[in-house]
Amino acid sequence: MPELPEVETICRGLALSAAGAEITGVRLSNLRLRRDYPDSFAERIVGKKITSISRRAKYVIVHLNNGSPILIFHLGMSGKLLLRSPEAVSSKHDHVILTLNNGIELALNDPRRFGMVALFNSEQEMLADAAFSNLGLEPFDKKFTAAVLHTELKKRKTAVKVALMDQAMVVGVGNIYASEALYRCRIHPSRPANSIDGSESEKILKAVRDVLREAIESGGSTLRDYANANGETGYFQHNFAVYGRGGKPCRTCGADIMMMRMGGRSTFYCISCQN
DNA sequence: CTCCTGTCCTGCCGGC
DNA sequence: TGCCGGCAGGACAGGA
Repeated sequence: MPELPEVETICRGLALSAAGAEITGVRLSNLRLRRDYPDSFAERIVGKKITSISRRAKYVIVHLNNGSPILIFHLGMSGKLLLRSPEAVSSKHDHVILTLNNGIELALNDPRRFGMVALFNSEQEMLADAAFSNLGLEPFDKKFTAAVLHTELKKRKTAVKVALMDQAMVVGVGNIYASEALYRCRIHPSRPANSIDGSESEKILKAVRDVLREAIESGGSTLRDYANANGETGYFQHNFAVYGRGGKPCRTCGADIMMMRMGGRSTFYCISCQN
């Protein structure tokens, strides 16, 4: 799925082209996503104006005009939010289509249907929902310091890579950027989280922020099917140091990049640089 | 509590 | 050519 850089890129696209528009129609597929569609979905949002777009973790948050519900999208593994002309042929996996009064449609397309759409009556209701109530800090939040990270890591016996992907600790880091960040600080992905010391925590913090920032600057990473709101692919996959490079030489030292499985997810690291 | 595994789904790729 | 197994960017439930 889209990790933080991809979701951020989508949000920026939506902010440019959808903010200010009014929702004039809603269409839903007959296939449910990870959650059921919100009750009275169309009635609650048709006629409302999109005031702004924000992001929390990997959720896209669509703010509607004052007093209206808050609209949330999550893209799961394969979801896309696409802005397009209403004349465009809707595809098989479009599940939510919003018609806007500025001549644009916004479609949530998601073949695997691990994504979701939700509607909350208030900020409080949203934050109380299970999807939001357990989320950790944003990686770029000033409150997310090396000391905080170190404290969190010390609580966990699990592998540091698994800890980085735990959205209760820090949000937005998924399977790709966890491997990439650990490569940058030369830490082996299976190191127990509670063995990471203070100075390593500083390195991890910097590496996580650097890799996410660079990926955002590149418009995210496209492996198979990620696209931004305008249907364009990202470029950061060309800068992967380890992800998807099993058996290839490390760009730093020339040693083999190894692939292992951790918690059912592919994990990549340099056999020499990271130990 | 934490941690680990399996599951939700479709599509695609490689091997036979 | 076709079939089948395995794998894919996430999140959650349920059991140990």
